[in-house]
Amino acid sequence: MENQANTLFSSFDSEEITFFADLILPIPVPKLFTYRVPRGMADDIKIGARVIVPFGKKNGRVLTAIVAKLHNTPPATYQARYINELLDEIPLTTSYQLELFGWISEYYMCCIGEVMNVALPSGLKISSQSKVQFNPDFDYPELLTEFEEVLLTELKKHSALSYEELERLMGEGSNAAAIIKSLIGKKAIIVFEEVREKYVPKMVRKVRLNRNYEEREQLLVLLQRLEKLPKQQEVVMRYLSHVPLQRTPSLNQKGLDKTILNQDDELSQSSLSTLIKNQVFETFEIIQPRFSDNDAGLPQVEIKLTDAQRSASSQIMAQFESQNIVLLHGITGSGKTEVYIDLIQQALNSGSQVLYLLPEIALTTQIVVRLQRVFGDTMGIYHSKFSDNERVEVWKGVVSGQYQFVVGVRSAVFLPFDNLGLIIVDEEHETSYKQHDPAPRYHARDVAIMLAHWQQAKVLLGSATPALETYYQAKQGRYGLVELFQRFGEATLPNITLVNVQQEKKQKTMKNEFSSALLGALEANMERKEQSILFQNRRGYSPYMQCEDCDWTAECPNCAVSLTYHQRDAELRCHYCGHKESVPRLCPTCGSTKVKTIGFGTEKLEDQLQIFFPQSRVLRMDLDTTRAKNAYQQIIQEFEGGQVDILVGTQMITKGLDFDNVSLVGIFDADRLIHFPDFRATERAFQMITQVSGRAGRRAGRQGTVLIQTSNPQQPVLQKVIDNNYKGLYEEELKERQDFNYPPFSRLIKLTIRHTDRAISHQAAQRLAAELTDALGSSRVLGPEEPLVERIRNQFLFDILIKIEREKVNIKAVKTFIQDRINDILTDKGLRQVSIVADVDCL
DNA sequence: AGCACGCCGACT
DNA sequence: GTCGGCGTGCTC
Repeated sequence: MENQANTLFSSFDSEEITFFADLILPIPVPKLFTYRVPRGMADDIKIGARVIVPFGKKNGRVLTAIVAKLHNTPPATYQARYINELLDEIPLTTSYQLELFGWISEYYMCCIGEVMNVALPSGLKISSQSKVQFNPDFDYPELLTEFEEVLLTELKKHSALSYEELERLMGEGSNAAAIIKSLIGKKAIIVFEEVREKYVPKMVRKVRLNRNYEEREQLLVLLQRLEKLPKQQEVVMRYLSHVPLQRTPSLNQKGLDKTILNQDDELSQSSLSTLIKNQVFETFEIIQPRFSDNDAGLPQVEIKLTDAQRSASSQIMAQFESQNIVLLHGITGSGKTEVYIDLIQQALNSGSQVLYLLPEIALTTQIVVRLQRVFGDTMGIYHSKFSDNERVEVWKGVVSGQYQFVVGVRSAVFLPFDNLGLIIVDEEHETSYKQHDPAPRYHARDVAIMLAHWQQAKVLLGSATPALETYYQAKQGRYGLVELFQRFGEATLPNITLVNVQQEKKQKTMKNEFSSALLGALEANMERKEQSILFQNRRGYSPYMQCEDCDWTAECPNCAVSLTYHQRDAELRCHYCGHKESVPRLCPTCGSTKVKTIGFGTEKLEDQLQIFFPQSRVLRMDLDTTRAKNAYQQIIQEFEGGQVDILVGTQMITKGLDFDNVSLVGIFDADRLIHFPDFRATERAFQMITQVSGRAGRRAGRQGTVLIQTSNPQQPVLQKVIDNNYKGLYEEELKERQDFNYPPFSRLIKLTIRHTDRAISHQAAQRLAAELTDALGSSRVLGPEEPLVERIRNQFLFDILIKIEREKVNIKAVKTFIQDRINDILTDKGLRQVSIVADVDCL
């Protein structure tokens, strides 16, 4: 009997299939969540579409999720909830992206929801707002306070109100939130979540002539009728001057921006309204793409390659026959961009999509304008300085096919491409391709390589100073290698000279931070009306403030670092947590007046330049001067304009900037770059110094000059910079890396353990390190070790570094093992409040 | 992540 | 005696 019933029911079920969807939710929980698909949604729901789901105990909390899987297996241990709403008929994410999300979460040891969170522009995640409504079933079983009555009366006047609206209606300080709370308790009101898309298309109001007047005779009649109304006639004439519908009548349907017609005076505005009222004109609204205007006026330019560039381009194409990844090693100023453009055009002509990745700072108008001249509005731009609405438009433009080509930063690897033919990673060695703080801690170059792999696209990595790892792959034959060792046009590489600061100090020829050699060169350069760039990789005025009489140094109360003195704002600042305090006039411990600044940053250099060269114009470019939205652009444009003599900056001036008139580069404190306590310090120093030097003498004319101030000119890396000897540096570094089993011979995973109590942090780190050493061996596990800055925001840090060789090890299994050990610790009673972060392929 | 539930200090 | 602190556990 029972059996029969079951069969009956299951056959019944199979006809009315119940659908379930496994969803990616934007939360840091390492799994998918299963929801029921409402019957009416079953036909339309697709993998990759966004849905809205209720989540958590509190009824009303909703999240935007992505459909990862559709099936009909009910979950065994719980009752699945229903999906609320389907947002996309056409999925906004491709199957490639879902595969990519999965790969990233596995490889970089994070949750898939965290990947979704950084991948989707927040405009594609819906926002929900709590709204309050009068409960129609409420029949006053309880007494209400006076305030509650007032609020209820307000609510009855409206269908629903938000907390903010109620607050406003009730008056300032009315404590509406508390009243709402008590009314909820009395069941007098209902709270619900109103969900809406954040993305709002930009609408433009347009006008066009009524259809009747599109014909010539009718139009003449109209104009005649308006003879006596000159103002109205003028408006019509103005419209006709913008829309020549005599020649092309179809133009009328596109209409004209309303603002163009009533630009100047109020009279024409009222005339226009009259004309609209009399149905001569009609108004309508259209969606205006946010990018459409930007490039309208740019003339299309054809790119001509030099022989060297043409040869590089065809070598790359030839290598793509047998390699999926090619490294273009081209010296600074060799004109790699033209080679890229040539390859991009070829890829686009073959009908596939192209992605061009650049580090944030290099993605200025300089490069964008150049590309727009060639590709016009088929090119999308994906930049973190763009608004969310703009990013959603690029996203949708990629889905719709409007943008076959996108130039963008790190996060552009998450765009919904489905037919990539070519990915270019420019300035491939740039560390800003690695995301540091929120998970996923991904490297855009490596993600790009995976993305290309799935879509059978080719990858071109470009750099004047390739990452050691990349060059190694090329040397091993796993990547192709093409070299471009000739500067563009007549230009030659700059002449690099070392300036011995120790010696000048002895001879007393230093003026503050400036050697006489550098001052002389700056002066001569200004006389020639040529521009100079000065590089010091430290912002602020000085990194220390110290008392000469006692040992007191200004320190951050929350972090284990000294405070940096910022003269412009007359304050001491912590560069780790943002703590600020005023500058003490007297030493806080001994009361001495001899409180001095020690060391120098960009601000101090800027200051001293004004003293040495009062006539000169100096600009500073660092984090502090580029906070504002368009600050980069402004500084770069101003410097390009030529009214500025000297640009002082931190590493952000090293990245791909291209100025015609710069012939001198000065580098301060090269020693600090070289002696940074990190196994990559030499490589970094070489890259940084070579890159800044490359800003000099980029156009034919005079050879550029680079002066490097150092206390020890004997350091081998400096000689290699002078000789532009990348290969020498590579050989030497590689030996070191092999001896100590660092990348490219191993993969690194850094675990950072954090807690407000140093003892607990240390205990957790030690236990974790011990367990890992046990399983992996002591040669693979380093630490725990206190990092250089051992306390940040009052959290005590410990690092464990894991080195796993590249060959013959199941790295996936190792990661799983590490994650399991981390989870063990996080479930331990005494240690569970520690935070442990894994950084795979840490830099 | 957010949110609720739950057990211990300073307050009407 | 309560309001609220944040430790703990869960979310389909």
